[in-house]
Amino acid sequence: MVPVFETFSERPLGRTLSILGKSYLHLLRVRLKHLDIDRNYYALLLIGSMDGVITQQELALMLETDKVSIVRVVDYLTLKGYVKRIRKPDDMRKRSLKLTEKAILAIPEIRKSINELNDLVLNGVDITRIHELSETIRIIKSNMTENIQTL
Amino acid sequence: MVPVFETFSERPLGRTLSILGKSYLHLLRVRLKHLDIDRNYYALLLIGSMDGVITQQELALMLETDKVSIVRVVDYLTLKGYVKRIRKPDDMRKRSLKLTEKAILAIPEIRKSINELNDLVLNGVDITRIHELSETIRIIKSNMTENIQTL
DNA sequence: AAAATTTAGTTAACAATGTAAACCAATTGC
DNA sequence: GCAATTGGTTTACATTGTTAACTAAATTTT
Repeated sequence: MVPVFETFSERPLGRTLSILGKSYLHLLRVRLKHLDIDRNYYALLLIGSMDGVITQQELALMLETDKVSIVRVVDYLTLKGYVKRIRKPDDMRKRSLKLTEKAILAIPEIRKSINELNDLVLNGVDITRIHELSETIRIIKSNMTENIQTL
Repeated sequence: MVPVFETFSERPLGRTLSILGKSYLHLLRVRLKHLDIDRNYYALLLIGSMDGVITQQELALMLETDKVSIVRVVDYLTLKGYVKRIRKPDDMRKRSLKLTEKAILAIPEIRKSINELNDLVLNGVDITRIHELSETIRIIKSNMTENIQTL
C-alpha cells in the first residue's frame, strides 16, 4: 500500500507531535517559573473549574490518565500548598479536591499564560486553519481510539 | 488580552499534542511488537538512510535531541543487534553508525508500519487538510523556536 | 445480614526518559 | 606545544509510565 500522501512520509507523526508538545510545555514552564510549581498547571485549572466537587477519579478522566498518576499530581499540588483533599461525607472512599487561597490567586495567571502561549504558537496561522487544526486533531484522536483493536 | 480564538482556550495546546503523540507511538509499538525492539524505530530509519556515514552527533541533530540520549539510543540498538559503531579513520573521536543484516531486514517493515499508521490516523482528513496540518506544524515549531527568548 | 465483589485511593517497584555535570580522548586554533 | 573545542561516554538524579498488590469503604449477592 502506497501512502496516500507524502507530507509525513517515513516520519512517525506521533514523534513530531510529541516533540512539539514537549517544547510547548517547556515554554509554559519557563513562563510560569516564578510560581513554586513547575507542572500540573492544567490539572489545577480543572480542579478550579469544579472546585470542591471534583474527585480524583473524575480528574483522571478529564486528564486522560490513570488514578496512580493522579495520586502523584495531587500529592505534588498538596505538598506545594495548592490543593486540599477532603473526604466526601456521602462516600468515604472518595476525596474531593479543593483549591487553597494560594491556588486561587495563581489561577488567573496560569489561565492567562496558557491563552497567551496558545496565541503565540499559533501566531500567523489564520483562524480558519486553527479551526481545521482542532478538527484534524479530533479526527486523529478518534481514529486512534477506534483502532486500538484493529491492529 | 482576549484570546483571538476559542478553540484551544484554557487547554494547553502542548498537552493535547503530547497526548496525541504518545498514543500514536504506543500504537506503533503494538504494531511492531513482533520485533525485539520496542523503541527507536525512527532512529533506525535515519541511520539506514545514511548507512555507515552518519555520526552520533548528526543523528542527535536529526532527532532533535542531545548526545547523551543518543548514547542511550545507540547502546540499545547495539545491544539488540541492530546497529554497529565504527570509529571513523579520518576522525577518531567520531563513530559512524552502520546497520546490521538484521536491521536491514527489519527496515522495510518499520517503514511500512509508519506509513500505514500515518495513513490510518489521518483517515478521513482530506489531502488539503493534511498539507495544511503539515504547514501549521511548521509554523508552530518556528514560533516556538523564535520565542524561546521572548518570554 | 454475612460473604463476595467492586470501587476509590494508596503504596511499592521498576523501567524509561529528561537533564546536567564531569570526564576522556582526539582534534583544532593559535 | 599548549589551550580550547569537539565527539562521545559515564554518572547521577528527578520525573514519568506502567503494573501489581493493597486498604478501606460501598455495593451486590445470596
